[in-house]
Amino acid sequence: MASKPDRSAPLPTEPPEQLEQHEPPEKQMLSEQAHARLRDAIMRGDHAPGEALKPQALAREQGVSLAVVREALVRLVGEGLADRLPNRGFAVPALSDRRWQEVAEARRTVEPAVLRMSVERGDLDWEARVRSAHHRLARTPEYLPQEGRNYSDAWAEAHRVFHRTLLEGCGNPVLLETFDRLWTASELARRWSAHRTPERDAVAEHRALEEAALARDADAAAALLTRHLGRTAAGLQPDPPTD
Amino acid sequence: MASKPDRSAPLPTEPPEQLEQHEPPEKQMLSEQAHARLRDAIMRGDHAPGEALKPQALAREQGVSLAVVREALVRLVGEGLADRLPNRGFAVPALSDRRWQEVAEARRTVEPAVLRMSVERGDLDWEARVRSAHHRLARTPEYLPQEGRNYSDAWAEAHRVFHRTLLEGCGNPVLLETFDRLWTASELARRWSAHRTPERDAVAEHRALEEAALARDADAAAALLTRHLGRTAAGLQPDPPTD
DNA sequence: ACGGAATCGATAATCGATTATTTCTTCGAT
DNA sequence: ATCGAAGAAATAATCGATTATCGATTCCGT
Repeated sequence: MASKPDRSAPLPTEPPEQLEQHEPPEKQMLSEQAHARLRDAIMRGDHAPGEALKPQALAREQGVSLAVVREALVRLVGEGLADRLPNRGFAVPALSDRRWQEVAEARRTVEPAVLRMSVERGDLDWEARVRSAHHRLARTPEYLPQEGRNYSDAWAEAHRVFHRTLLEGCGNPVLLETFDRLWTASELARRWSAHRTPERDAVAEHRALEEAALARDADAAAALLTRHLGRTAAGLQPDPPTD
Repeated sequence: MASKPDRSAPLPTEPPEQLEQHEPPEKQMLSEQAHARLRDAIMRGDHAPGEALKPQALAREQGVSLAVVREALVRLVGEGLADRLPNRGFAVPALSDRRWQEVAEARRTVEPAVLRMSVERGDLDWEARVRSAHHRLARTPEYLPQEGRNYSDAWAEAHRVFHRTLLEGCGNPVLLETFDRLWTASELARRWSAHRTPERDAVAEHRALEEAALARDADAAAALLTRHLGRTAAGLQPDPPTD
């Protein structure tokens, strides 16, 4: 066969990145790339909830074989980013408002406790990273001027990094993994939920969180985070006792 | 093919078994069965930590193709029951004592908070299930007479069900999923850790947990669970500053 | 016409084989 | 004899094709 496995890259919209001389980080497996791309597409909302994720179509789009896409989909299912219906394939999870509430509650249950640990244990390097992450978050525009309808990808990422960095002082990878999982579920649910943002001052809340954390006030930080998460979820609750 | 799906005698090769409603257990996909079998094998300790899980060997053993075993392995990786080394295959996770501590700490961080919610919210059905689970746990022999070296499978399962049932009153599937994940990691780590059980009265601790939960004493239950989990982890701590 | 069985097309699941990478072995130069 | 490079064997990753299953459509008996 051709010694160059160069398949015509179907990505003409990729010029913003500098071309590297050689690609040591490109040693990734195809299934890894496919997984990352599918993950981003789902998180970005490219596919509607409940929409079928057909291996054949995806394989053709990405220029890879069925096995590769299938492995990516299996992984996505494990991460909660896809549903699997036995003998009926994969689909974008159709998340109910109920589910969104459950994820939000789980975050309120877990994250304040982890933040408390983090504030008590974090070292100087952690402090520096908290400052860095907050600075980046504060300086990133929340909404993209042209898009407007949703958060910008850059802000969403800065937001995630800030919240994660706050917790990273705990030094426990298992807890951070739990956070990652909950955050992913939360972001996916939020993207499709009919939530009206209740005119909140997220900027001030984040700044207060940063200050409490760096002041080593674990109780205050945990309380602030609890309220922060509560307000996020409150934007959805129309009729609590409807069940 | 030739089989007529009429109601008279669809399956002449079926021995005179008792009439089952239908056979949904056999409708499983091969990858599902392979996943379950591999999972059990790893949790049972059939493979040593760090041992390579070779798709070819496993496929031959189970009489299925590579794709099936591969899918099972990918899923296991997502559940933390296998490690993946890029281009070097899969392996049983080699868990350090450090990791075991991290999992134990994560449980101490998460589970008491969930138990508190559960005690506050659990309904009558939950109460009944707690009693049932505790009864089963209390009446199941912890060690198998002939085996002796480890917990019996029946006790391990009853133990898991008891702890899970305690938390199920919270009514939040996301939190229960988190528990499941932590429990699995905990059990796997415990199986291979050089832990000496520090002569504890687990039976009494479980009974106290049951009583506090059914008495709706959330604070007491959470405190008991924290100590319960702390004692489990304490059996390992020989040298904290060994790093 | 209506209800249900048989058929057809689409797609999920599985398989056998090919390609690429790593690891082990061996050979050669210092 | 040792270190290192070339080659061989093993196995991971990927592919193309086959089989099984689901859903919709068509066809037939009442």
